[in-house]
Amino acid sequence: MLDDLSTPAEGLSETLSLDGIDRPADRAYVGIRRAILSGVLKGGAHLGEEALARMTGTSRTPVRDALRRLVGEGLARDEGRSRFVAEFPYEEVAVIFDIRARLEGYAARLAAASVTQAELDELARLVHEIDNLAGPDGTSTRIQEFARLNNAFHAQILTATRSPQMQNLSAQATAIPLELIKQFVWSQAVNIERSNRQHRDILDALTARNANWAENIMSAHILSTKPTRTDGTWTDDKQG
Amino acid sequence: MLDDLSTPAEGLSETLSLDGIDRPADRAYVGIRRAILSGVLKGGAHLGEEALARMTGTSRTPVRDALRRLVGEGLARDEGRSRFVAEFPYEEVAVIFDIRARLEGYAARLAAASVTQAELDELARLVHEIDNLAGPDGTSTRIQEFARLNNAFHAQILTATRSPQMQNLSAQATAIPLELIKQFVWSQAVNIERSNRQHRDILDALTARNANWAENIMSAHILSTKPTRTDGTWTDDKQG
DNA sequence: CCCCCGCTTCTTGTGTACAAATTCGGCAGA
DNA sequence: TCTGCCGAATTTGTACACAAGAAGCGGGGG
Repeated sequence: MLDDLSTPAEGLSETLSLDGIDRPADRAYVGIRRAILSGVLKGGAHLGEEALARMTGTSRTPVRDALRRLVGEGLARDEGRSRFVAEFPYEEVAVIFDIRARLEGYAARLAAASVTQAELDELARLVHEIDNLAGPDGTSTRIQEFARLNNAFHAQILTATRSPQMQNLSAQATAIPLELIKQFVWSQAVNIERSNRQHRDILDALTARNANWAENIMSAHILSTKPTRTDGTWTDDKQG
Repeated sequence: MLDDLSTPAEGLSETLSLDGIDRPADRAYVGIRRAILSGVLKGGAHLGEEALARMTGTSRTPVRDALRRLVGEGLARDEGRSRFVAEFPYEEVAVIFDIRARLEGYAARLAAASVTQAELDELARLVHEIDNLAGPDGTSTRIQEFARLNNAFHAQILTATRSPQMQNLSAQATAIPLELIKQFVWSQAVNIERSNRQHRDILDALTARNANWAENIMSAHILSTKPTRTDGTWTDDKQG
């Protein structure tokens, strides 16, 4: 149950820092989303409206709105009359990465046709910034900084497609509880240097406006970060 | 504005037949969705909550829920504080078909690995039923019947993937105001017989559990129904 | 001892009242 | 005439009260 989380708002603010957010709608959406993405709300947990309202310091109305959006994003699921945190067994994560490879590959193809010079400059800047990432390998701050810049790089390419549908679908395919992914991908499989070498290739393909190259290198880039099944941790989550 | 639509509920029921639907939540969601898909609410139209509540014979609460879902599905868009019917210029429709080709192609690949005999039987039944479609070519009832069976065929394959994420994303990529598509695709470009020949090929590929074949034939199938830009009607809709 | 029925309780659905914000129009002054 | 400000009206956001439905529990009967 959620009773552990039905503590007063102060208790949550420490963990998820909802302090600066004024509007109840944002508090609810950001709060619940962060709770799911960070693993505070585990896969399969029941999303009771009353409890979430207490948790985010709002009333049920903004919570309801937030829950609809989260269901639409795939982070929550309808089941009967109430909602539960979506679960991501390994098979689903594998599927998501395969889909992302195709989807973002196609996005790169579109971007090759319509990317502007300013956007290319911004991509170059991001690549450069990742190059200069400070701190020793494996540090959590270094990994988080990489995650931020990596997201910005991919988001910039999505923007360059000029297609709301593409942006919509990709955003959805990318929204996964990142705590899960991080452990498996960003700490063992993914090599930041290799990843950024690929970013540079993608940038070159876009600069050359070579659509086929862009699609294929992006697809390969995503697949190179696809996690591999390792131990039982995934199946634990699978069963909830 | 929407004032033309803010007529009493009876006026709408005739057009969209919301009669059998009891629960306000369903009335609101189905009603608004149908209004968009059928073209009653045109691209770019303002989705005022009060007006929609009158239109569907409910209150603002279920309307709000419905609007959130529709935004998630890509049929409506947030813009500032209110919502508007999404617009689908030709470029977006083209992108959507290219995405569907990749997405459903991959779905067919997954299905080849996990489809059951019962599902194969059901697919065969649907193919057979399309073969026996009564009525002369070009009739709107014949086209609507084909649309229903065609949807069922594709939905069955989605089900066979056993992947909620795949089903979620595909559902979203498929939700387009079909009035637009129908005129262009199902009355001029798409040949029902050819389409069903392709369905039979897909079924054969799945039966053989040949994943590569399944992916490629499905992808080709979708692309064969991709509309081509013909006249100015698209751009009219594009500009709203 | 087990099963079934009804009740209680908890959760979500629905409607509505009120608050806040944005936009549009009008008016006055430069 | 144009501009800027102020106010009114419209629209969405928020909260709450009430209703309905479902699930779990206890008691009674077989």
